[in-house]
Amino acid sequence: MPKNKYNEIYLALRQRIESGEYAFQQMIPSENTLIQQFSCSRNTLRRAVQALSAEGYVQSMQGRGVRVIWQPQRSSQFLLGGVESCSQSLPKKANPQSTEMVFFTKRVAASALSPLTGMPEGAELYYIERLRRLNDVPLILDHNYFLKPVAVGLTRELAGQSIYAYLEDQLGLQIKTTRRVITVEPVTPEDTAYLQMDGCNCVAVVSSSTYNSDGILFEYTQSRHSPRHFEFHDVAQRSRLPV
Amino acid sequence: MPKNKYNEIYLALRQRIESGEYAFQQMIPSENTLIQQFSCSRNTLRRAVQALSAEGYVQSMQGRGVRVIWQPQRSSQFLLGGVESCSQSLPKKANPQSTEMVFFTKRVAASALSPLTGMPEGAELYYIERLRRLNDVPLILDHNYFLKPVAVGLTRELAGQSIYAYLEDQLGLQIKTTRRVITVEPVTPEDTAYLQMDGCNCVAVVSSSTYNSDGILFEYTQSRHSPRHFEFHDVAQRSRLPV
DNA sequence: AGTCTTGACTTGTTTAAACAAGTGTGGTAT
DNA sequence: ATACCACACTTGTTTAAACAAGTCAAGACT
Repeated sequence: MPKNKYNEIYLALRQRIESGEYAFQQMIPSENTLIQQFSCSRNTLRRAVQALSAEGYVQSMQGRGVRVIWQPQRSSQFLLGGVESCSQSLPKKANPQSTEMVFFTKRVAASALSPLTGMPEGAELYYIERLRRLNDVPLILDHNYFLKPVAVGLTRELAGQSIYAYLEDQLGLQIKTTRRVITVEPVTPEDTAYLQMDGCNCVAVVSSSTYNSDGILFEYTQSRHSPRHFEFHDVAQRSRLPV
Repeated sequence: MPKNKYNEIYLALRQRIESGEYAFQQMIPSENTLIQQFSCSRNTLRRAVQALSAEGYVQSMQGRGVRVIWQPQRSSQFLLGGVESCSQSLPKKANPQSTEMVFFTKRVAASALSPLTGMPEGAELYYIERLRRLNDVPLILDHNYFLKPVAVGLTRELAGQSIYAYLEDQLGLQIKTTRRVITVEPVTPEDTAYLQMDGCNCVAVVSSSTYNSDGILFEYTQSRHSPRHFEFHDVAQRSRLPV
């Protein structure tokens, strides 16, 4: 059923790491061994291993092998109820969560809005505000701007569910690249009204611009997070030498 | 001088995008065209393009081509003096900045410290606290833990300069993977004493774990950022299908 | 006019092979 | 014993080729 061989191998190896079969600091089998196991070419295997490496599961060492550097449940100290509001991957469905619609309207990308969202001036937009709860705790206030011609037929009712489910499953829209900027900003009266602030006067803000498979910027979202429950994960590789 | 062909091609293409030769939303030349230009194989070219794609410069579309989705100076609104304290790449040297040593000592990773840093219990560490200024504004309070056996010979004086310059240039240490978690935390009295808080009672915290080329976790750093000057960039690709 | 097919073009996946370069071991010569 | 070297093994880079799959336009057909 799965399409790509390298993706299958990637998932199989990742599973072995997460299950502990390949333990932290241990070496995984050599390329030649794995090539025989998976009956694939060296290139295909290396592609799978590179994906693991890019996500911080392993680290390869020329002449020596590939070492596992992933370990289960780090940073349990900060996790409150397993939030993981935004991981380094694109948004995925989570836990006992609910969404409340706050606002739904149509706008035009004005001159003031255009540089913020990066959308062309005068473009027609859907503007949506939603409050996201986890375990009944109001944690995230989302401000979404969707390009109307791309997100055609989006209604208040549909937006009350998962917007992405509609865009991907119904419209067949493919999401490819998301660019995000994380900042910390002072609370607004609206933040205070909706979010559980725990005495903080700042929110964590994730501003993300998303491109579809046509290379068109079709969404700009500002997610304002309750600070005490915000956590963002990231892995960086030094793959290339600096300029 | 540069080692890798794919890295050279990557840099050349990136330069063309940043200079505007390949403009936003434009298609870059096809693989065949670029293969002739760079006298390389298709694989090598594709590797360079994939690096560009992973960093949000381009987006490829099967059957159609590769489109530029990078545009100059986004989010100038938030940038105050071009901070870019942490980009998605590993730390690079920046602007008119200075570092002040606050604290330098040796510690042992106690039972309380070990789970925080992820270092083995009982390991000998250097503990360093430093204040980083940009344009004389105190913006970042760094708490560094270095594994002593790896960062041998680190002194208070060396740490006053760039620690990474010492580790990489003097010790020949190679940094490969950094895992980061971003959170927002209430200020401590120490934060207030050192950082310009602009009336906020929270700081942005970047907790990073760094592995050297042996796959050893040799550094744990908690950087506490003045909230109004914090900005973190990230690009995510939907390369593989979800499980 | 409108629809369909063909073919040239694009990027995506997989295999194969060769060489380069780093690591470690074991044997040999000193 | 020590130093050195050769060899087997590892990952890293580059080329080549074939096929799959998506796109688009020109031309043929209705």
